[in-house]
Amino acid sequence: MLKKKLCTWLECKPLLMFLKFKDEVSSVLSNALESAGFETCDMALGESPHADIASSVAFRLASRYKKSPKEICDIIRDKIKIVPDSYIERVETAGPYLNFFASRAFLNENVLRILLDRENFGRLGNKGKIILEHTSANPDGPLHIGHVRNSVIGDTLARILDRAGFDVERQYYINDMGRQVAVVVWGLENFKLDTTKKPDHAIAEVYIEANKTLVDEKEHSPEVNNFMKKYEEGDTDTITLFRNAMDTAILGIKETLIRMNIHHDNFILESRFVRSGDVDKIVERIKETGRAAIKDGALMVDLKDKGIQKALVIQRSDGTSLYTTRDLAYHEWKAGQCDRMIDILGADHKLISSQLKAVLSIIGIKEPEIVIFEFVSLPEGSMSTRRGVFISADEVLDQVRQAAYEEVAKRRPETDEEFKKKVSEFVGIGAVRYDIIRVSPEKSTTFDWKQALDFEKQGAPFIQYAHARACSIIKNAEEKGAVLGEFDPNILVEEQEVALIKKLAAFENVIDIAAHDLKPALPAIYARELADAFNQFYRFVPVLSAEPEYVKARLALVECSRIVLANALDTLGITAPESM
RNA sequence: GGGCUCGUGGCUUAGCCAGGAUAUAGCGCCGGGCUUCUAACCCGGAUGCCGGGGGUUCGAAUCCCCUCGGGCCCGCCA
Repeated sequence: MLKKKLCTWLECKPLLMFLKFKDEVSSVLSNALESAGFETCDMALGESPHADIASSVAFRLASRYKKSPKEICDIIRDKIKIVPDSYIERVETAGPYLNFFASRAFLNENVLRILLDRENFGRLGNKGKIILEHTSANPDGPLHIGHVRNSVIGDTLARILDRAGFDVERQYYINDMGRQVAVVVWGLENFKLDTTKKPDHAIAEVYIEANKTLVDEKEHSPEVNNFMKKYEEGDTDTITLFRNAMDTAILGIKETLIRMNIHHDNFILESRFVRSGDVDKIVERIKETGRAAIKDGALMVDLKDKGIQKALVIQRSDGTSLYTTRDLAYHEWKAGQCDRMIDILGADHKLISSQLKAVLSIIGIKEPEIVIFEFVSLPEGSMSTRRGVFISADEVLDQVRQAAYEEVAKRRPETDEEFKKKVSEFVGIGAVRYDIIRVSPEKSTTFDWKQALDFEKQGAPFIQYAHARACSIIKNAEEKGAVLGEFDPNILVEEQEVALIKKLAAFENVIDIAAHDLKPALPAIYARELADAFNQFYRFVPVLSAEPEYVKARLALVECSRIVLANALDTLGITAPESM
């Protein structure tokens, strides 16, 4: 059996090879510095187009030891000792730079490791429970494209952290005590819900209509306030009305999320923290610190010593709680059941989230890590559910699917309707997710239909296509009777093969950095580069028409590519198709 | 007015936190490649005072200061 053989082969081999390669370079270099009599400082390791790992450490020592960087570099190189079986093949100097290259052993073991670990390749050994909160859109209408940015960033980060080894719980926090839900409830009492529409869209209609009416007819405002008051007091009939409204909206929201391969493990109502008394308790705790003071009737916390000029109001003058107070209680609750908390929030929450963190630190509660993303606006300005000015996620998904359908129909006219529909759905979802995640969260963006529906760019379909190609080769191989079996990885020496293996090997490092820095765009960029490397291999290195021993080895490399492409796509929440 | 953030070829964008080798990639543009494992592909080319100005440094897209432009926020909304 191939698998058994691989197991024996890889016994005692490190699980994380790229990380080991990096460590090896680091220690080899560190030893060389020491024996050369240089003080070991920052190794200055980095990526480079000239090497697999490069070091510019010579610059840092130059002035201190009164030698040119180049001289220092040569001295270091002469002191470098590479042991047999090392993942380092050799080290070269290029002027003041030290360039390290990966060894054949590194390449071979990666190929074998991928074949052995399969979907678990790139899974890291981190431990600990993380509660990641994302989306948390108010239940007053469908998700719009701004919410989707939150959802996609949150879900991708959750997938990255999961692959990095953490136990990740995804939570959706429902703000059920704010005015918007009360407006929806009031609207449902006064207007008819269109039950033929998707429930979240129907709720939005009622919400928009209610808001319009409440502006025009101010006399209804107390009715909304009354709903809020009775809900906060725990009136059972009112609770039923609120639950009904929220369930309807959330039902539709969940449907959209599921369509995008996004799920939550837990939906948490903010009202539970008021009813449980946790909100009152946390207010008392803050009062005990002596930092809270009544000003204009409201209870405020001074945060100047935390670098925040704006004091935070934690209780209204009428004694009721605010969103922030309830959020404090929510975080206290979360902190008690995990090692880390991560919140994905829009840029409008920058100040409030730093205030939240400051208050939590004052009362000795673990602080959340906050990932802020900038706004998605429309060419005509910012979106607003209340005013009905937004582009819904469903609308975008439908349009993109339609555009994808036209592409499939054009490219694969011989396929049946079911195939075209299936492909256009996963291509559409993938395109939307990829387009969002490839851009760093801190960039503000303007939604553009033309750009959203453009399939010519090198995005998700490009990566999915590379995966489908790999599957196709494997399928054709099976039909020809060529199966995966024993092979000699040493013969994979073509330029494109070596480049592809190195790219495959980098996956675990990408996950490691993305998880550490909370950068969801990294796997997206990596997946595109991997697809690129695979396509070049595909173009220049024949697999099935090669000599028999090459067929075996290259087929194994195709399988490796398929596995890692699938893992990368899975990390992005994008379908890895066998055919498209 | 104050705070945060972004500004990189026509457009979108990586690199910035931890300063170093010709500044990343895509779209678009120009040119080439389907009798060959799916051409949603591959190869080549043109296009950049890294918003502007100063400073630190042997070296700045990256660090510091100033300035201009976009976005977001600024005590009882969420």
